[in-house]
Amino acid sequence: MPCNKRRWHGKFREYGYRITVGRKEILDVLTNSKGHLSAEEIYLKVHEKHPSVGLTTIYRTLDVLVGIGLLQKFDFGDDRARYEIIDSVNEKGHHHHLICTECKKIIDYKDFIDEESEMLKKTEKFLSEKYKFEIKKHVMEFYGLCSDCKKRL
Amino acid sequence: MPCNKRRWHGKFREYGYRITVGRKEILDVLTNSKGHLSAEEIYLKVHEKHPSVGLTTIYRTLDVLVGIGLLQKFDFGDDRARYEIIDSVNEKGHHHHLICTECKKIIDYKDFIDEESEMLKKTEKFLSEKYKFEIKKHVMEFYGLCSDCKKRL
DNA sequence: TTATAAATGAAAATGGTTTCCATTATCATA
DNA sequence: TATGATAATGGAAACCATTTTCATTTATAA
Repeated sequence: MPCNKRRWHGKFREYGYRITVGRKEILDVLTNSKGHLSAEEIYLKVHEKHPSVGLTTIYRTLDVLVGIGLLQKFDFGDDRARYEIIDSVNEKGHHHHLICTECKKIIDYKDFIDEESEMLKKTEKFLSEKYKFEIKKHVMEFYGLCSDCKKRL
Repeated sequence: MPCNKRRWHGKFREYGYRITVGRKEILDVLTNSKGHLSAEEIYLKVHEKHPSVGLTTIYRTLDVLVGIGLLQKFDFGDDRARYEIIDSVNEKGHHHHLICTECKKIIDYKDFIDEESEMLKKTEKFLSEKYKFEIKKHVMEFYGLCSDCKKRL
């Protein structure tokens, strides 16, 4: 995805960050592996190609990426942060999550998103007016048992 | 609230837990202080009356309370768990949160809850059917800047 | 090519939470 | 009410994801 690459290249420059081998590889890993990776998982993947990149750099780069809006940080209650590339500038990539509390599996869904988005938009408008709150993001997650774990238990 | 007290007393027995001085005091603190307390905040309050109760017991008791459904555990992104009593058996006490990312203030709201609930119910039904997922709970939170922090920055 | 400031890795520190273990307290039963 | 099985406890140590420190390396503008 040379297009994506150009995007973050630009963003990096825009914010005065330098482009380094480690950062390039981290972005590569993030764009090429779908899912919700933890810092350590990212570290291990990066490590395969570039064993010199340390875990500290992973954490620092992830912070930078979150800061410039290329990455989203999640907490699914398993005691470690999880990260997900923000696909595109538009809203197409936006989705919510179903999280299995047993096996920690995470399902992305956008099926119902239109009606949800509308509801969320209304709610956000209402809340920001009532509480003079500037809403920057929302978190909407469903926790429960996935089909496998339901059977298994 | 002798009524609440009877409720958790019963729950405790039901699950085979013993009633101890520490646990009583922790429940007291939780019911008497509104808010979203962290384990340490609870510890400090408990400590005022019962200095013998240790932080370990706080953590253990909070786990128990969450386990038997008297308490809800939250993560608002400030690196410590926060706890909130589940008011009543009915849905009256259910609410969502607005969280200020600057000063960490948390606002409970239920204003828009009817339409939201309806939407959530529909979404949950849809998702549980499509993904064969048994949804146990949802998290819906809005992050942003409260009125004070908006001014201040 | 060079100067300079940013970025890095390794190791140590941090801090919320959990575990360990010897001691104490609860409560069903006698 | 006394007793004993066993649950609960406190304090210290362990845990572990993340952050900080600091001396060294690297990117990049000039």
